[in-house]
Amino acid sequence: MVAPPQTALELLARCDDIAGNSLQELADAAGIKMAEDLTTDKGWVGQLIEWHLGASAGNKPEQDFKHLGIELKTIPIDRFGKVLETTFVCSTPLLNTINLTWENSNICNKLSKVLWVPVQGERHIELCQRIVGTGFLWSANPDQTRQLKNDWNELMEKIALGQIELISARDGQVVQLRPKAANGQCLTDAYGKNGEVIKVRPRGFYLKKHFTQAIINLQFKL
DNA sequence: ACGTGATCATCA
DNA sequence: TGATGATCACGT
Repeated sequence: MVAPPQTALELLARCDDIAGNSLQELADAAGIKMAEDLTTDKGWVGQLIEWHLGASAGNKPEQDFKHLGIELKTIPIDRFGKVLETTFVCSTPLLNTINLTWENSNICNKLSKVLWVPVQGERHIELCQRIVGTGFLWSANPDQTRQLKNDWNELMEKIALGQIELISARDGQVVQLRPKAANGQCLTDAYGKNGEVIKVRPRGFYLKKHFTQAIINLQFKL
């Protein structure tokens, strides 16, 4: 059990402490059993890092370190620093979205300040051997904010107009909408094309790879 | 079912 | 080979 960090500096110091360690070493230190692979435990790495940094576990739709205004994201990269996966941000609200703005949205709040923790993610490397990189704090610059906001506005307008079924992961320049559920049987309410309520797959907001890749490149001067 | 943590795996 | 759509585990 690691107590929540009191300051951002303390949080970054903990990042430096775990940087360079393998997932095996971090699992041992935490007394957490190594996952064999991620196929049936996809969030295992993220939860291991949460433990070491003192993030409050839970399913609350807020930042991991709310008192610091910081959201934690692990991001899988290969040995060249190439981003290997898109980044899930949060679930997508589908009803009562009319008074929602980018500024008061959950996704904006979560992305206001992110602690990115790179982790080796190449599938040919055994999970226990993968090394944790150096975490760093990031906030969107004005250009990135504009891109995020533009995509969000377009996606949310379609949702409000009952056009959710017309949205694909190809939409959006830097933010995309994709299914986010345990399986295809999960359904939730959304607006249909005539304003009626219909059942659809739950969706989540994801950051496209090229967006997070630019963040990684700038940080590590790639 | 929903929200947290995400990656898997099929197919273009 | 990479992206889209699908899926896994857990707590509530």
